[in-house]
Amino acid sequence: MQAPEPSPPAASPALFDFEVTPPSVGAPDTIAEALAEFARQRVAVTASSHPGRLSLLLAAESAGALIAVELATAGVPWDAAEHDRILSEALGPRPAGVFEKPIKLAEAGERVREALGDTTAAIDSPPKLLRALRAAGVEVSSTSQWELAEHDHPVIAPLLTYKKLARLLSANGWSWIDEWVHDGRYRPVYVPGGVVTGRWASSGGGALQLPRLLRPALRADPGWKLVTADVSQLEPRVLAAMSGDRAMAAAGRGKDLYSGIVESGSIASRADAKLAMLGAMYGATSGESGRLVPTLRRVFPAAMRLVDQAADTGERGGTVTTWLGRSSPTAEVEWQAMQAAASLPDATRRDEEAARRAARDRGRFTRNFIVQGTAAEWALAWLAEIRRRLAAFDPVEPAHTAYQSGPVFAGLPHLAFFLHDEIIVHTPAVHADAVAAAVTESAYAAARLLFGDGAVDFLLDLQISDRAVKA
DNA sequence: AGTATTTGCGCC
DNA sequence: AGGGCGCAAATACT
Repeated sequence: MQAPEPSPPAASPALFDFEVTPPSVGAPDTIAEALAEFARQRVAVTASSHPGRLSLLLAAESAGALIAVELATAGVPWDAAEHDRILSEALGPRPAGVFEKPIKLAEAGERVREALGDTTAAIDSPPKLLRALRAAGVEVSSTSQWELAEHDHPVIAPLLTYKKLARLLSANGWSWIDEWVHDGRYRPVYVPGGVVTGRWASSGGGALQLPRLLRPALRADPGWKLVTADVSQLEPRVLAAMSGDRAMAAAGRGKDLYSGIVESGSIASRADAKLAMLGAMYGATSGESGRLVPTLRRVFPAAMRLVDQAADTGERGGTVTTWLGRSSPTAEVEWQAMQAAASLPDATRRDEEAARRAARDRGRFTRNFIVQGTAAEWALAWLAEIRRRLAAFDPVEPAHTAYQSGPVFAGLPHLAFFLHDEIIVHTPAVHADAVAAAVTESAYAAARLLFGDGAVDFLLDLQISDRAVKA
């Protein structure tokens, strides 16, 4: 792989232009199909305005696909007994019958009905619950927790408790353990590149939505350790690197980027800095977040220009590309028709407003696309480099490690978990320090591979432990 | 009866 | 009126 060539910003509309045949659907099933796909990719790379970067994207995606298979092979070391303890503490012991509610959930339900003064109120059905709430004088328009939290009524506290417990039970309760955890391993189904931006998706097991509450169930085998690392403020750092924003790079140099923004004197608190940064990348226009964005526009003009241009391109129906050349989808014909209709002389105010709203929605999408997508590319490069470095470790005798699942990674450190900007390596304890160093060095390597100059620091929050911690 | 959509909430 | 998802349950539709 070669280093990326210097180039205009990634949001430039002419970038990565090339003509190719329509993409095939799904993975190739035969050698002939695989070869045809490979040939198609070669054509795309050759015709691309940035062949080096697009080659890098293909290599990164290939590594990601391989790692997803290896993650499925290894599984996540999972302590089902600890999971059961967490559930029992929150919900009460596992009920004997499938349709029986755990005691603490049932009790919360009773408190809700008491507060409503309605002994038969249905809580699990949003429309029925909404009617019961309004009958009791709680003027809400939905039953969502954030709207409920704004009201002051005896039913609110027990209802929020009920919702939290019901969610835990249905999403990650005992039936989840039965379905997804076997022989000490949790095996979710990853879909590399399954998200339009290039992020991984999942289709079973919910690996990308594991509640923090259950993190302690992720536990190393006896004689093994977990090396947990997440990138501090990955997306803002990616934005700083893409845009070449020196002030933003300086704010994150060797330290927490949000604290760095505070130290630069433009924003009062870390919480505000985070809110402003997220608002800038998501396209917030109102609320506390929206109010802070103009300050960022003044302090980090290059970074903000990049996301603002991406939004503008999207609003006008164009496509944007990530750093390595993944393009956003073209505007749907319905969207284009709506915009065209709104500019006709007989367009109504409603037409114009609907079109304007759709345009702004699309602008927020393309604004976020370049950052989220490039962050996914950085994470792939990080993963691939970690995998490459782990392959150099010597196996530890299985007799000394009590490794619990299968021969493939017996005695060897291996990736066990991946979540957008976070990885967990499961390793024989004797290798833990060296693995931690490899993970750290891999982050530097990923930054150099994508952005070359090392102008922006990518810092890790890294821990060696027996079990993952809640947050 | 089976499928599609909506609601709500978990994660980044 | 801040981006991207998956999943369970209830409801709506065919």
